[in-house]
Amino acid sequence: MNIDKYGNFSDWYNEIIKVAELCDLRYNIKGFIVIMPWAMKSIDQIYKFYDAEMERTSHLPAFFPSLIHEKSFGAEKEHVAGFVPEVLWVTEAGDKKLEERYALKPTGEAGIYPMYALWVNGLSDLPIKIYQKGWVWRHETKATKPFIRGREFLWIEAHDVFATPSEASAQVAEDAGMAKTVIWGKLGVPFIMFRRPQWDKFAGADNTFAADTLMPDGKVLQVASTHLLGQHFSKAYGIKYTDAKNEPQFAWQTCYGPGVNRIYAAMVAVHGDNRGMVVPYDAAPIQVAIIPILRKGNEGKVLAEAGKIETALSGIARVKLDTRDQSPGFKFNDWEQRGVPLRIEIGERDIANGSAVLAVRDTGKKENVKIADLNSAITKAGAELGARLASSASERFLKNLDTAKSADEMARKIDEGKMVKVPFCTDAKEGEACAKALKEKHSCDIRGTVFTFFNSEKCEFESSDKPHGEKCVSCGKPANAHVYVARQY
RNA sequence: GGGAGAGUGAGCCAACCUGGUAUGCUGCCAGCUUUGGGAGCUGGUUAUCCCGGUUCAAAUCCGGGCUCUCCCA
Repeated sequence: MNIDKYGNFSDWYNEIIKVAELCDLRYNIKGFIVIMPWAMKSIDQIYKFYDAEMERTSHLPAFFPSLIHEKSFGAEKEHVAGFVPEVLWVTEAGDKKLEERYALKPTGEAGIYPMYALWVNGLSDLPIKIYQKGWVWRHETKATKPFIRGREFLWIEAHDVFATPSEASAQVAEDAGMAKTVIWGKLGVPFIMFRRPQWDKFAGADNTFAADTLMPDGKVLQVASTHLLGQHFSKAYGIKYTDAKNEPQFAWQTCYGPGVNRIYAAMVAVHGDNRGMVVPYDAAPIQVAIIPILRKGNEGKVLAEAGKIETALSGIARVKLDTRDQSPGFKFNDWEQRGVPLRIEIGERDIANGSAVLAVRDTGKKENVKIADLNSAITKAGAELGARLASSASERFLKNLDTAKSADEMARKIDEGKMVKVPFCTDAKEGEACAKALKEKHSCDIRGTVFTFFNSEKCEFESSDKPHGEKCVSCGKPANAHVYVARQY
């Protein structure tokens, strides 16, 4: 392929899905995609990274059913109002209508919290930190886009229950930390986690914090979110514990949802180039492709040597010896489109020198490496590639952050594909009118105040970056918040 | 959800306007041949999105549906 990612992201994205075989769109149900092995392998890898983080933060895995009782679904009023328009219902079994209908879960709360109500009795039952890997259904009314917005998508959801609000707040920071380790640390995808404005919260939450990354077309993509649920759900579902004074208390809750499909989409979009995907070394299904250069009569010798290299490397990397009956040029191109980070070429010439050719996907450079040195060269090249991808992604991301003092200046910079920080009257409910006005005029969205950066330890529930004597870019009244504004997916 | 465009073998496309035998390339299979950047030759292989209407006759015209893409929300 040869499409300019920055000039025409949609074409680039559609094409890469085809040439790298990420998903098949021919399933013919809107918003439902078939995820193909090359994508699924990396998605599995993302799950593994998150499993490790969940383990590190004392979360335990569980499985909750896909169907939710209608009664249970309606318990928390704001929650149900927020999700009901997108819920798919199961109403029949075979040719019989069911006595009651069940929701295909659009998110887990309403299925999980009735169980939590049974599980939580006293302080000794807390905290609960449980997560589930799986998928949910949301009958989106917005246009669907592969991996970016589907009516069924893969994710992880962690649902935590605490005795105190401060523990819940600490959990939000811990959730942000997991995002930093996986999305930035392992995949090299930079993001800002915002505290969303009050009118743009998760249905039923006190506050929502969400990680936005920047796609090549300048639109932001939310890849993970975590919510301070306060006591709304514990009251609705009766999640109570008996405190030290023998008084019943409602618990404090959080929920965390990294969107695995979207994280994958961001990884593909952020690192790919005009020739195809570039998969970060840690996430690559195949990290090293070995291409034997065969000539009539030497097949046995070359394949034997290539096999030895495969065996030697298999302890330190995911390796694939490509024995397909295709020309070397075809294989080079094929693996490059799929974004395999490293490639070894080995032919008779190399064997005579006791070396092999090591090619690096992102730089395109080839070098001769002694066969005895391959293991260390691979490890080093893989790490360097990961670091290069991360640092160039970070540089691009930061370069696309800007500030503006007026709506016009803001709109101009958003048109350049930037996220723009502006003074804004307030991110409380009353600010919604200003947000709507900006959206109508410039089709942009308020992302919120900065909670934390991908590369920073600091988390701020109340941003210290306050305007001093600045005016809201929308209404002109004194500004109380600095918010980032961008176009969103 | 609104607007626009599109749907023909596995993929891309021609024929559609002006109704009548569906074109080519790629892929795939077999054989030969070749392999250091998308090889070549020969043979084989599969198609008009769905439902209805008009007509002697529909890929083509009309109506409805479904799906995909783009723009907007």
